[in-house]
Amino acid sequence: MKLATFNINGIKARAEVLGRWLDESAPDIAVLQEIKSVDATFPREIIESRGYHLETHGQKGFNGVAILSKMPLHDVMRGLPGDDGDEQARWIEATVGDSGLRVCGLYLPNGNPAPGPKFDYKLAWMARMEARARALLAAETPLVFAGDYNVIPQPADAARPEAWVEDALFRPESRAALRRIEALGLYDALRLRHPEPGIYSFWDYQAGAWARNDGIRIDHLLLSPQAADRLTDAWVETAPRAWEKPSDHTPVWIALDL
DNA sequence: ATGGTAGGGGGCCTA
Repeated sequence: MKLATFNINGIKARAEVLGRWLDESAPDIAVLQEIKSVDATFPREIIESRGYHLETHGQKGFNGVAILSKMPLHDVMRGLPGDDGDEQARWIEATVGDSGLRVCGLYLPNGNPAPGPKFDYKLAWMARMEARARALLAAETPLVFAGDYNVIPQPADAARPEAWVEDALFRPESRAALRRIEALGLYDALRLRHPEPGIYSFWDYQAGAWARNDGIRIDHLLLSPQAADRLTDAWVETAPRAWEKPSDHTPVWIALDL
């Protein structure tokens, strides 16, 4: 079973890319971020016409996440617990078919500029995610936390780490918060399979970042022990970043023996 | 140091 995370940067602008990607790469499950659409106007036919079940959690203009799956999705939860006043659509969970696999799709706040209120929101959001992960892990079941984390874990995850030292994606507070989440007992799937540096999932549209391979790795799949035991492969699919009218992110994948 | 690009939505804001 293949599962991918893909920040598509706008579902409407990316209809062609998304359709091509579903046809060619055929994920069994995918989580999408930055759909930038309310649920009522989400172009569901792109996904449903290809035989997928679909659950969305959108908002107007910004953010927004979705889960699609060839198997039915149930027990869907929208929104990250811990702050009833938070109106940003950045979290969705569902259980897949009768596999028992719980998939959490997340779009972690960017947090720039740092310091500032947006950075405070990022760190508070990460504390809420830690609490949610702790609660889910207590059941000792297969869990996947997949999405755009907006955190560069290590210097090896950036082509030019020195350019990011003041950035919310690489500041010590952000990296420490990610380490706290992992320290609950989660595994970075890509790093279980690929310890080597130079693997990226995002290249800025600006300044020819893709052409110069000036990338960062910020799209991650964290696995519970019960999911990590089933991991057979993990990889980044770079090809869609070179397609016409691409997202600035590219898909990151895992294969699970489920 | 700045501005470089992109999406959504019809104003700048977010990234």
